[in-house]
Amino acid sequence: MADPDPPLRADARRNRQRVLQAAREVFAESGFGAPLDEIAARAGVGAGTVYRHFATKEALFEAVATARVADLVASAQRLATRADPGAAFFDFLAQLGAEAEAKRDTSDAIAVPGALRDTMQDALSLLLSRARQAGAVRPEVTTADLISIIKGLLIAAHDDAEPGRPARLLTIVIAGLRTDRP
Amino acid sequence: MADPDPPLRADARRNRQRVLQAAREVFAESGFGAPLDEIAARAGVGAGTVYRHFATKEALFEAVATARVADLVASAQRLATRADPGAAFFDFLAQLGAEAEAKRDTSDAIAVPGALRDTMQDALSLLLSRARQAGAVRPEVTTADLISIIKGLLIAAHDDAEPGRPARLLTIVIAGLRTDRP
DNA sequence: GAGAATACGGAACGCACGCCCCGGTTGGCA
DNA sequence: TGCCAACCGGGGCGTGCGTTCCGTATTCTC
Repeated sequence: MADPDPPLRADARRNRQRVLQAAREVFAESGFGAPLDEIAARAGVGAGTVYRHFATKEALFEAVATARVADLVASAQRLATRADPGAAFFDFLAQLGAEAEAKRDTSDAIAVPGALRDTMQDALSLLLSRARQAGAVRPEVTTADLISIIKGLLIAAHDDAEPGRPARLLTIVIAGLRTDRP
Repeated sequence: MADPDPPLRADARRNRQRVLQAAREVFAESGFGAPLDEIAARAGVGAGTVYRHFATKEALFEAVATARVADLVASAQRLATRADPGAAFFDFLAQLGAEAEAKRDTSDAIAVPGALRDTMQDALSLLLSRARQAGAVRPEVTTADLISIIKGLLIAAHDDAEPGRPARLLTIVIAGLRTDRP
């Protein structure tokens, strides 16, 4: 069999990095809907070059999102070992909120289909079920509910640019998820 | 000056109603993003005919949304006279949730710019401030926050088709808006 | 019932975007 | 240094959509 992984030429390697960097920036600013030409332009490259390195726009986004989601998952798994499951769960939500405040594509990133999304769901599921067992979260909330809420929250947080809003919305959602204390 | 408002021909009047009805249905099913051709097809009419009656797709949506938003506003104003401001506020949210569960374009409808949106904001503002003064809602929530939350909620509720989710999400949001009871 | 005003329909246009192609260029190796 | 494969750029294609145009059909008026 032939060499399965011939090394890239120097300019190709360089352009690949430029495209990835530009994609990170543009997606973060404008979300997944940003035109691919803009990414190519910011990278100082033609659209064809982008497609040489990434088969599709979605594949490019995946490459960008993967690293970030992996970080989030790692953080979630670390938090899941904490002594206080309720605090761990809500801390993770806060972290997600902070990430979303800076980057417009977070809501798309956690929704990218694939193994990473499943891992993310598993991690969320674990945090949620531990918090639920500890009595910190109202019992009827499912993981799917949680993901919907998170997406809604991330979208709402970007509605307009008023500072402080993401934090307030997060407070409200956290309070809403908490067990009722009659 | 000439007659400023010549009466429509019979077929024109008929088609106008058909277009409006088709638009109501299609927008409710598929949201504002639905192609205009589909509305024309369902009305049994050419696309040109739609444009004879409504200058733009947005104008058509406005015509459809106006009636519904006006109903919501009227309901909000009626609720605002209730004895229990907290219940009035949360009842209105529930009504909005019910509307959104049936129609996919609710989140777009309440965002249509114009006098009606301002009226809607005023009505919401009144409900919210009365509920806040009664101590039923956490004090730091602004009207703009509320609108963002509603939009996020309406979008999230349609994320997938699982029944019961809209109601659960609404419960969570309502609980989150409620004053803390330490 | 005939003529004129009005309305109809759907083909055509413009635009934005994802994606592909190919003539020209560049980098690595002998 | 010279050659060739790898790579580049950006113009071009296909698609989906909002919008417009114009030849034809329908309605109103007398």
